[in-house]
Amino acid sequence: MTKGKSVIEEKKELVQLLSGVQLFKGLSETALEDVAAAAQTLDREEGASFFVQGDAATRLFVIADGRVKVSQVTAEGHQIVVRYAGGGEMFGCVPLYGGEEYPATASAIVPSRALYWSRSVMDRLMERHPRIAINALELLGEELALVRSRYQELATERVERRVARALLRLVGKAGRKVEKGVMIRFPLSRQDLAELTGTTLHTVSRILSSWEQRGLIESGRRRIVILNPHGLVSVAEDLEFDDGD
Amino acid sequence: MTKGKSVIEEKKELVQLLSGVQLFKGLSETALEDVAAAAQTLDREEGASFFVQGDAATRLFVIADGRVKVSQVTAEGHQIVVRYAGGGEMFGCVPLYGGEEYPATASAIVPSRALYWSRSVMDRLMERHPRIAINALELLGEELALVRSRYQELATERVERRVARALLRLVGKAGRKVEKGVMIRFPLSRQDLAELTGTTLHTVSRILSSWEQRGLIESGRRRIVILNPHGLVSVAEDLEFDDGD
DNA sequence: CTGGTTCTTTGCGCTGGCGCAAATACTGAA
DNA sequence: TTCAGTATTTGCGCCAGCGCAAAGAACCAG
Repeated sequence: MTKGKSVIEEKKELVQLLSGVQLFKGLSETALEDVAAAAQTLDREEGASFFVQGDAATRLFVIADGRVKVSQVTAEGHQIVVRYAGGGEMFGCVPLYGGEEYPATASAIVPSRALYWSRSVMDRLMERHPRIAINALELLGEELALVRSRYQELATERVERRVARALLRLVGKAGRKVEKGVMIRFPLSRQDLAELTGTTLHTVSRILSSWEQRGLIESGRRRIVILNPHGLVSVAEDLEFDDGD
Repeated sequence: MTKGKSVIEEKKELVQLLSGVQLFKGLSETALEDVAAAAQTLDREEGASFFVQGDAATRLFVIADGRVKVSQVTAEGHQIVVRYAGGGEMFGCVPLYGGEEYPATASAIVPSRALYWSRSVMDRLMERHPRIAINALELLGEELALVRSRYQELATERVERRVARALLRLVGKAGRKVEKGVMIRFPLSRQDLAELTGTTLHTVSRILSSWEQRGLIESGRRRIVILNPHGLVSVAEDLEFDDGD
């Protein structure tokens, strides 16, 4: 791939990419080159996984391109989606702290490419560039705050609001403006949304149908377009229904 | 307090205490002394708080004595308990990563004493002893895993199992053996348990009553004794009910 | 175009657990 | 001991959302 480009050009591009990654923010050019030199890449087709729950946690990944779903299955076989991650985000961060195994499965939901560093390499990099460790701490902190707020939602809020919030979050991270509204840029089934919000696909389907009737969204097979974000926010915030504009 | 002891003896004791704290594990004697020298203490009566949700996040705490409840309230006023922490555990760890405000309230549920370090002091300590940063990363990772598993429970399991698990976790962290079984070493109301497991005090009360009838526990006002831990595990694991021994 | 696969929709019945409300039971202070 | 305040228990009605089931609809491969 990137046929015709010199190795040097490729490295430049990689550094460019890494400079936009949270985990490496604030690093000097040379530090980034150091990180880039140690990076390896892995491509996955839609549906294929970068690692599965229970694998030895040996690598830390950063998404170069595409989108990844991180999910867990319980002992009883229930599945839940931990998060969706897109370009520049890291996943499989277990090696950053002591974990032995990945507690979740990471799979590509569109053809994706990820950069990765083995645990030992990452340890060495963090040692050489402590800033990475500090960034990692910060990212983990943010993640913790996010999970806590999702927990709080799950504990105290009705399904409809949870779905609305999840959708709004996804729009924020992966929304693309189209003529009629904003669409989620990756295939997302009712089942996915249910696993993300702790409910069933039936309930999600009913909710989306009702929103569609109210003109809030338009949806098809694994495809959702938000027509009236304002209205969806009303649902998420539990204001009385109001067409907005 | 510790009247009659010399300053040196007090420092010794403090170092002793800190050596058992996860955040400072693996530090040399001199490093611990460094940490101890920078520590300050704060005492709180039952019910009083170390900080409240929304306060500027300026301090990192470690419990020297007593027990602390960390809880959040939602915009709608629902309360949830994030965790209970006991001796040697840290709380208010927001300053470790970039957070501006505490996202939760930490209050003493029994008379408690905490050590604390201001954010700037902690930054300096981490700089001088990088091991602290690594430990912090590890602890945050564990916390993240714990919250995720609680999230998973909430998303996929029935109330009774969640309550059973919460109780077993508390026993592990704060169980004291008494003649009839194991008791939770701090006052815990039905309401508390409900907020910890994402349900209502009514439901918790009904569940505890049924367990009491089955001889699994014995409980009173803010007091719970597990008579048959094995049986409680069966409930948590959803095995068919079985008296065990 | 066809047949198979995967997603989605919808009806229907049921129930776990919430919410309200009222009756007790504890506990600590005076 | 009594009283006030706080915790707990329990009955009752209700409904959000689950689970099942079956019928569409969209997509893909050949």
